[in-house]
Amino acid sequence: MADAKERILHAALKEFSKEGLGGARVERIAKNACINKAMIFYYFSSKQNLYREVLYGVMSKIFGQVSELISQETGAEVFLEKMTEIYITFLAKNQDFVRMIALDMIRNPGNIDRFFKEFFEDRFEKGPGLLFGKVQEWYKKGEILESDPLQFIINILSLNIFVFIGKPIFEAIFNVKIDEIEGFYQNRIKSVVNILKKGMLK
Amino acid sequence: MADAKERILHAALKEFSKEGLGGARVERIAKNACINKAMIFYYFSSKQNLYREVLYGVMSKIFGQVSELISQETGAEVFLEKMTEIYITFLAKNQDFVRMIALDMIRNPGNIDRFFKEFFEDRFEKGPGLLFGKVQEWYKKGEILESDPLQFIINILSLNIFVFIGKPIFEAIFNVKIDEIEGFYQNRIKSVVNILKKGMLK
Amino acid sequence: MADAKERILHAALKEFSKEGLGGARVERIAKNACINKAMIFYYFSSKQNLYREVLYGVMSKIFGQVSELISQETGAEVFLEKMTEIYITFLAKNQDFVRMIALDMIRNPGNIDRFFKEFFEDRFEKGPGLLFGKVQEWYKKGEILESDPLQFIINILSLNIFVFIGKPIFEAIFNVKIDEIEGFYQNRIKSVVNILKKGMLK
Amino acid sequence: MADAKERILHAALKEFSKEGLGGARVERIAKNACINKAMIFYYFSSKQNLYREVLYGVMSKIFGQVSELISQETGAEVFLEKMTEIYITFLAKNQDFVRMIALDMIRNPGNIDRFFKEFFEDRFEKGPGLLFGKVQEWYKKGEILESDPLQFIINILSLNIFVFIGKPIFEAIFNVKIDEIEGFYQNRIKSVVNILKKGMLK
DNA sequence: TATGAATGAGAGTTCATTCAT
DNA sequence: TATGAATGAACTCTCATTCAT
Repeated sequence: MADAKERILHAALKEFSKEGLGGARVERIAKNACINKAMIFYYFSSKQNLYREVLYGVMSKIFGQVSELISQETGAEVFLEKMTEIYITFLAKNQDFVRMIALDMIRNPGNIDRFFKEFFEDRFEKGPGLLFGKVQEWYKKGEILESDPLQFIINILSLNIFVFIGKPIFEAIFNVKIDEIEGFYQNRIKSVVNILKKGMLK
Repeated sequence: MADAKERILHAALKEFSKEGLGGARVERIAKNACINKAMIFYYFSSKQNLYREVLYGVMSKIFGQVSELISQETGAEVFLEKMTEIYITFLAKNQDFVRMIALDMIRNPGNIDRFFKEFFEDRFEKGPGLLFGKVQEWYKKGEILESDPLQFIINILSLNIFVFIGKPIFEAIFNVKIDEIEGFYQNRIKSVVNILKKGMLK
Repeated sequence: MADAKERILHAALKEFSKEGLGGARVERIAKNACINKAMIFYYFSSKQNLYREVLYGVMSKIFGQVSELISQETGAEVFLEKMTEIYITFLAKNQDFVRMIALDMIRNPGNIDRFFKEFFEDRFEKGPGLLFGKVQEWYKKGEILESDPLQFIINILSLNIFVFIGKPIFEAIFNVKIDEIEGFYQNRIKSVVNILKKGMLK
Repeated sequence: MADAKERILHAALKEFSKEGLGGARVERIAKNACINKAMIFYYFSSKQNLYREVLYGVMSKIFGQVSELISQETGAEVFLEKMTEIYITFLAKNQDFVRMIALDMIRNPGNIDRFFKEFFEDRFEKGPGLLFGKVQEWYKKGEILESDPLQFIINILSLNIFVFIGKPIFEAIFNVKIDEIEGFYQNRIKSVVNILKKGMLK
């Protein structure tokens, strides 16, 4: 069994990613972490702060992924392929991450921005800035059709992420359990790569 | 000024779509509706129930839109165009709806299914079922590339909906305020229609 | 259908005699009286006051009975017989009265005294005082064994009244429904008269 | 000073036996128990439940008394003597018990029955059943006059219990404070034993 | 580190009462 | 008289947080 702090963080992620900050209960987190409630305050001093630590951990892991990818020198096609493959695979295994961030975006839209500023600090051009530049370059080179980098990125992220949030809708419409469909996420990757390439590359 | 019940529903949507059921405060709803807190219980008997009524109202409006569209006899191309146009326009004006449902899907994934069963009752084949059939038909006729109706629908909905949820991410990356960008949603519609047609039609 | 005020009093007795002043709900009284809640305040100005009116009505009816009996010139034996007959018959038909007063005695032991003072005013010697005197007289004449008028009265009232309060105990012990036992209260009268005469007369 | 849980139970008995469930105030109980209001919920989870625990405690103590007495092999005479002595002495010291049960019988007549079923479980014949049998036996043996065990028991309990409920009436009639009368309950025992023996034994 | 008990600030809910019509 | 809507105070209950050990 992992050490106490680790167990708390794990239980907290489960709780926050389902209930949000307001709906989460310290008591429940403690119980699921098999620990006395007071220990949570001993380690993290407040619920707020525990939330922050969980959130930042999740964001670091999620945005760290892209960060790395962006820094590689690749063409648009390879980027789309890799991006989709990496993301969907990663998020499928960490669906709590998506929910945690989705909830936080709704409750506190400014958090992401704040996180970006802290996370990339003065090396903004190594993250978002770099991406922005690349997309423009690809367009100039004639690799991609979409002239607007903003729409370009929205398209990619939408196709990569929304499936994890909208699952209940799809499951209701098609009367299936998505995570029980054999090879679903492999198919998802194919479908997304396909539409992205056909739809956005020249 | 609208009557009290209406004002409550309006304020409640604002509150729930930002805070979720657990985080919402009855007091705040009352204040924003300019009524006495007790009136909320007079009309809706509990916070839970108020939530339910708001949620079902929102779902009816959102899913009612498609419901109508699906029942029209159109080819795949027109469907993609209309669907995108209608949805993005509608959701841009009712962004609280998206947030409300997104929050609810995370907290209570079973709700959507329950709603569908109540909403479409025994006329399931006029809603989801009909859609499912149409997609298959389009594929058989060779109108579309994507053979899997599930992926087909996920692609459409992702591109239509996620922009409203992921806004903070895009705003952080590009350092813009999306709702202040002149003609943004018109561009979004164009971009989505474009990628959908190029990426999924034959 | 009786007029509104009457209906309210009737419904209030039912409510108060089951729930007491604190537990009674104005709303419920109104509903059972088939009347708008506000009318109760129109007629009785407050819940407290309605309670008072009901209580005093009940007490007048109950204590009025004895009052009359006492003023008759009878020996001890006839007194015991009449008293028991009158009381048990009357209370069996008005069991709410007993409950109402029992609840009130527990909640507010001083009420009875206050009522007595108002009810008998300066003619105390026509009520309690008279009774007291008679018992002493009977004892002097050698009609009764019990020398203490207090115990004498407690015995009588206990045997006449408690059956209506303790019903649930008896029903649980004997697994019966007392009010459904054919001729129960007639038997009760016989049993009480018997024990009183054998036990307290010379 | 007793521990918190004990103090709560004690204060709760005081409160409930005066106000009933509906009229009782958690705040008052807390204050009288010298603890924080929240502790009541910490230990008992709800006012309802606290009430239940108090009630069942009281019932156990009250009915436990008889339970023991009944199981002893005695004739009718000794039974009447012991019963009266034990009960009046016990109840005089625990007048809250009587009030608590009296209030509950009025509010919720079914509780006693439920309690009996739980308390005596499958050993019903060791409690009520046993008593019933004994009374019948005494009658057959010619020890008692009253042929109906139901009336027999009602007579005993009425004379033993009602004095504690009807106190305000007696105090009003005789203008005394019963608990301040020197030796009152000893006299009461004598009076009751006397009337029971003369009135019901052969 | 770890725990059970304790606290205080509110949260949702109820309810007697009043108001406008 | 009669009604539905409105109000404010009070009530039960919850929860993050702290304390004593």
